[in-house]
Amino acid sequence: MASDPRPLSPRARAILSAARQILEREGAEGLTMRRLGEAVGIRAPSLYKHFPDKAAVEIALIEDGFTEIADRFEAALVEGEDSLARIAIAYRAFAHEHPHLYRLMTAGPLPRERLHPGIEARAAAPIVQAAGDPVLARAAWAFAHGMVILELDGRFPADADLDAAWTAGLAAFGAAAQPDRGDSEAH
Amino acid sequence: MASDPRPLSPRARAILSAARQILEREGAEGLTMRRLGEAVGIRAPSLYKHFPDKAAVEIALIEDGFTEIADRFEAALVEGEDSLARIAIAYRAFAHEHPHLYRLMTAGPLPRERLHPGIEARAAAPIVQAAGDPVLARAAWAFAHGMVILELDGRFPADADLDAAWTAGLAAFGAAAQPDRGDSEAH
DNA sequence: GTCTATAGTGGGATAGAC
DNA sequence: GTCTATCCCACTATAGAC
Repeated sequence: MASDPRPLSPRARAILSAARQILEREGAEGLTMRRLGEAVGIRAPSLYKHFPDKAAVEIALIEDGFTEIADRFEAALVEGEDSLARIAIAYRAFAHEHPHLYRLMTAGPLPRERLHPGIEARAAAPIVQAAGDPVLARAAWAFAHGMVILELDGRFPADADLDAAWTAGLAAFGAAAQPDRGDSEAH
Repeated sequence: MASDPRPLSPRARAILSAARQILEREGAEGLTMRRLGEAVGIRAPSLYKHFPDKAAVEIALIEDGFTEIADRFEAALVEGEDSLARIAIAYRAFAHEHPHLYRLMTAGPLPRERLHPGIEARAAAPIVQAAGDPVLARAAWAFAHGMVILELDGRFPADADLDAAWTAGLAAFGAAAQPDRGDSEAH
């Protein structure tokens, strides 16, 4: 069920691993080709033997992120268990555990033409299934993303009860959700 | 009711006006001190006679944006007229009319220590009043921001019916909202 | 309040030797 | 696959003359 690891040389994997560490620790601005080379023990120009450009490194990180979050969503999808709320909890947890990766995954346009096909769709599918309707799924996603990004950016008042805001939003969407039973064909 | 214009020299106002044009046309990355000087007809270093640093220019733009959106929110707040939906429509319209300004206003942490006091609160107040509850207001804001930013970034599928997603979300929140009648003291 | 000159920093990426 | 050397770019900001 988990997607197959992309065919990368061991060296490329090591570079990605170092890139992930830099990203998680310092954020996207900290991830430069010079810093990355230093972390992996080679000079920056040598990185270009393994990745065509910096965007390729970032895209690989994004793809790993989508795969990881899709795994969590699929685990949260339990028959008759208010899956939408369970997915929202998983969503929030992922974002808080990997804030800089989450930002990289969601900030600005997705370079879809360079992503492997299906990776994005796999992460989206459980949300649609839990909501029972693509339209409601989009609204719920917007709510979750808005909450997460405003939380991460410190936009809410310092004394705001964010658990309560999540609960209020999930109650509103949960009342509208009619989860797909899985016994009908997707269209 | 509209807040008083900050006391700025005419030159500073002209610089801000040029900065706003550059921002709206090219986005935040396009707004550099060189470009700004060029647009206003002076060299970049001369700008520092009018603003202490680049952040001061951006902050002034952000404050103008908050004032403008607060004006719209206050106009949307009509007794017994589903104000929450009216505010959401105003919110979405502002963001679509000024996408780069909206991004500047909402991307990353707010430099609150450099904002004039009350500017942010004035924009937030109508949302709280329309929702009737700060907790629900925060959830509704997160939904609106999430919708807007995902829309602006082209994150939804190309064929997604976003009007429908807005309607679905607003219906969910509208059902929960109990607008403040204004006849009780704020606490 | 404007200018010129420039410091200081950092970035992505390429060429060509080994 | 790694290196050195380097290009070229762009930015914010300051110093000091006028």
